Amino acid sequence: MRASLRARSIVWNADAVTTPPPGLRERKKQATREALREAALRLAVERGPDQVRVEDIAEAAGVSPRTYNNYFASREQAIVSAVTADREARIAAAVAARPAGVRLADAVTEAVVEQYTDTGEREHKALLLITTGTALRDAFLDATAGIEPPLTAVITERLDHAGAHTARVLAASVAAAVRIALEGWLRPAGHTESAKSSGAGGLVVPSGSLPDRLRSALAPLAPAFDAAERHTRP
Amino acid sequence: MRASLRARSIVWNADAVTTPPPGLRERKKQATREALREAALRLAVERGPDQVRVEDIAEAAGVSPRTYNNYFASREQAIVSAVTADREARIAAAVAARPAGVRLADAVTEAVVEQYTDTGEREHKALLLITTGTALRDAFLDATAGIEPPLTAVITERLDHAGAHTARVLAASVAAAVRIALEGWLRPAGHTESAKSSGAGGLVVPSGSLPDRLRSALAPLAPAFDAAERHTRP
DNA sequence: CAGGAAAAGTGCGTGCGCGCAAGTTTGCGC
DNA sequence: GCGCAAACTTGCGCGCACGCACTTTTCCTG
Repeated sequence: MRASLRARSIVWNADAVTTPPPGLRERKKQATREALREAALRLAVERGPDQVRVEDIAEAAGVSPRTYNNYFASREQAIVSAVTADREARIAAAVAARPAGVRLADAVTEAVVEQYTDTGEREHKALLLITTGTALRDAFLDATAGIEPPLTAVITERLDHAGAHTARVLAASVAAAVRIALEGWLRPAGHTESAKSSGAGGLVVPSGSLPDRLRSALAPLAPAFDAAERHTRP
Repeated sequence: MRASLRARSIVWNADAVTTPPPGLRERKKQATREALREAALRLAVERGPDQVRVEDIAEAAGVSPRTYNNYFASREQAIVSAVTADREARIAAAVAARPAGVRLADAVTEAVVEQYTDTGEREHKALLLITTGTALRDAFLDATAGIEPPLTAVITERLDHAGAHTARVLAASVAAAVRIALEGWLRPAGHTESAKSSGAGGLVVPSGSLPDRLRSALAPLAPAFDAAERHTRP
């Protein structure tokens, strides 16, 4: 089983004017976090992912091993966070960027697809690394849960702060759908295990592209979004 | 060796669909699992939850510590599973039990509420234990993800095996919604941390009953269910 | 600007998750 | 029955997550 652990990262208010006081303290903290991220990813790429101990990461980042896991609960989380770090905020920002006239469902879908399709040079290399191992893959999938809080924020805003808990549920559903899409995407081969009691026809799409998978995973949720925004704006 | 067990003497065949052959091997496995579950819960109730080591649980169940975590990945998981063990299957069964005519959304909602409301004598006592600690609470919340596979199965069936992946997304969304409901339910006090960027009025319902929370968390998903079954049966 | 409180970093010890390589049991075909 | 292959268990060992107590840094306030 996968143990999901809640790592709380500070999400800055994206639409606010500017960060009032940067705070020297917070600066160093983020610097350390970034140093750990980069060190973890770099070492994982250089040697195998399994040939990296926390001690190595901590040393490369210039902190003690104990400090390391004040930031990350697991080795995998550190490596993965290097590639999923800001996706959360970027998705939320992308949703907020859409004009207020468009369907919420479309805004969210496009924002998600956009952020997962835009593979930066380094990200693509990292994804190759992640795909190789089970541990890293699970960590990567668990990381998708991180989009829930910022998504909740923007959706709540679009819904005029009316159905606050509705926004929460919708955001969580989106996170779940994205997770499913990614799950299916990075296991084209093997794994007949998932048959379970799904019944007869395993008629699943062989292996669509990631954007296609994301869209078709989010599509079933569209009616829920429509109903939600219809409810707030009759 | 030659046990006098005829395959037909099994009384507690709970599975709705297929029960191929019970298999003596699988029997002992489930027996061990159950022994570990019960031992974990009992010890956790007797002493504090933090005063129980895996070694104790394993000893109480009559296996080695190493065997213990061939079954459970964490101490908390073992304890929690004693109370969430069959809920998954029970929810799926409850959905399947509803007449085929009713709205899928209603069937699912009622099934979920029913299974979480029906507090067995022992369950209620266990929940008190779980509420006390953060670790157990998280494990309990994580366990809600377990309802996804069986829910996927029944929903797929109701949808005439058409939108297989739609069923998957809906099931995952339900799991997420249930999780949210439980989350809010077991933290009526404290935790001002969740303020985040939710904006102005924190106008949330003070602390509704669990059934109410479940219903209102599942409500936003109803349109998605309606659309799904409308799509398969025009 | 001084002093003290809050927060971040660090050393240390304990229990745990899990891979590995035996040993033991279960199941099945001859 | 016989024996083989697969599945399950177990001892061993390594690294890691994390609580606790303590030092160092940062921030606030009189």
